[in-house]
Amino acid sequence: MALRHAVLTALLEGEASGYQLSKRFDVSVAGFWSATPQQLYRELERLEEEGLLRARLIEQRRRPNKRAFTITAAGRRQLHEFTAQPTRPAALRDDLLVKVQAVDVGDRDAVREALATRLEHAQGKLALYDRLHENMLEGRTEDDYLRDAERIGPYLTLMGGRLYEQLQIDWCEAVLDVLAARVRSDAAPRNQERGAGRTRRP
Amino acid sequence: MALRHAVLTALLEGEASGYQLSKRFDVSVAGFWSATPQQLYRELERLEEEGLLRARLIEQRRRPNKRAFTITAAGRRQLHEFTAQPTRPAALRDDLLVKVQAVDVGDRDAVREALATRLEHAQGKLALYDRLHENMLEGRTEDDYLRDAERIGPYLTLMGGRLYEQLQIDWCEAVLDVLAARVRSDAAPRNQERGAGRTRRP
DNA sequence: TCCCTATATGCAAGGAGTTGAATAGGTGCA
DNA sequence: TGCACCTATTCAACTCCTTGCATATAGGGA
Repeated sequence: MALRHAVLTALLEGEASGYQLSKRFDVSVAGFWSATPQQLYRELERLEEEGLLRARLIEQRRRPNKRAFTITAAGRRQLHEFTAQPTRPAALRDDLLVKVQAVDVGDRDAVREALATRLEHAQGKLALYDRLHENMLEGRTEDDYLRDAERIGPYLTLMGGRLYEQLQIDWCEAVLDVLAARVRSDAAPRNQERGAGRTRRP
Repeated sequence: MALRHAVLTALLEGEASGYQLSKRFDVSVAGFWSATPQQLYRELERLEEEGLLRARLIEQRRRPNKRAFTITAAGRRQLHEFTAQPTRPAALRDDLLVKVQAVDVGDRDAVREALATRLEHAQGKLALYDRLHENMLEGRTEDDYLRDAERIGPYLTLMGGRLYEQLQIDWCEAVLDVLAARVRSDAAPRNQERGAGRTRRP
């Protein structure tokens, strides 16, 4: 797992400071990588030392000065080599699914609340990705964009991130329905044959 | 991020040795957590020392002896407490999406091959999850199962894992189509208005 | 004045995960 | 017989990640 490649890739979008890069990781990279600011700053230093990035100091008024990083030709070459190396499986670790797996012995109300929170969060991310989508297209059709754009990588990963958030929404809603139906059937055992009929399927 | 909770949860399915637990992590837990055998053995020892698991030695013929672990009441209590704690965001890190984000400067053929490999793998996982699904239902309808089963957590997470693999398939297919169309339009610039029409959307 | 937020960055300690390597008992096949 | 594979487990070194804390400049509000 190489944070360095995610950083190099994020810098393909253009020059950025450590702080700006951190913001990019909250947005365009969030769908497939995550890193703390501490990690990013350290990686930027390393990559600069290795000549894969170039730094320049920008003096600012009203804001602290900043150092902005640009990917070098050597950095691009390393990205090219990276794309030809064997690909690792995705690493996914999600507490929420552990909780759902354990829901039968856990605090069901708390799990439902966690699902509702995740649902809300996913809806926010989906809305953000839709805005990014529109910004990328700038009024063009997807077909036009994919045919004409110089770079399509960010568009393709945005679509992947979008699908992932939509999946989260669908699954959370379905699981909430199931758990609600179980609450009802637990509370009123005689009505077991009602309540399940309107449950969205996970 | 707590591997310990994933282990405790996996042991809700019943007693297991380290090796069997590792197999469970390849199957029923794979959709939302991953861990190496080394990690698992170490965690089992720790959890046993803390009284959250109980171990017994099983002597076998023709196979090495094994130690089998069972979750204790204290372990169940800890799971219950865990379900009531704040939930962390999912941690996802996926080299393939880094590669796709960098595809414009990378080795496009290698990226396509990586996508095809991931697609194949996702299809295999989906087939596995479908078999697990059928085994769980044992001929019952989903509604019957969700209403009557004592434990539904594993079913709900299996459905989440299934959705995730389906998403991977859809996205890989779409991206492969887009990249193939770009290859064609790169090789024959005059045919740009053909080729894009049959592209699956990411 | 203090707190909060934003931009901008850094240090340190500890834990979790990855990688490489290894051991043992057993079966099946060329 | 040696190799490959399966079951079953362990040690060690290193890297990456998480958490806690901190600094500086600036603006706004109670």
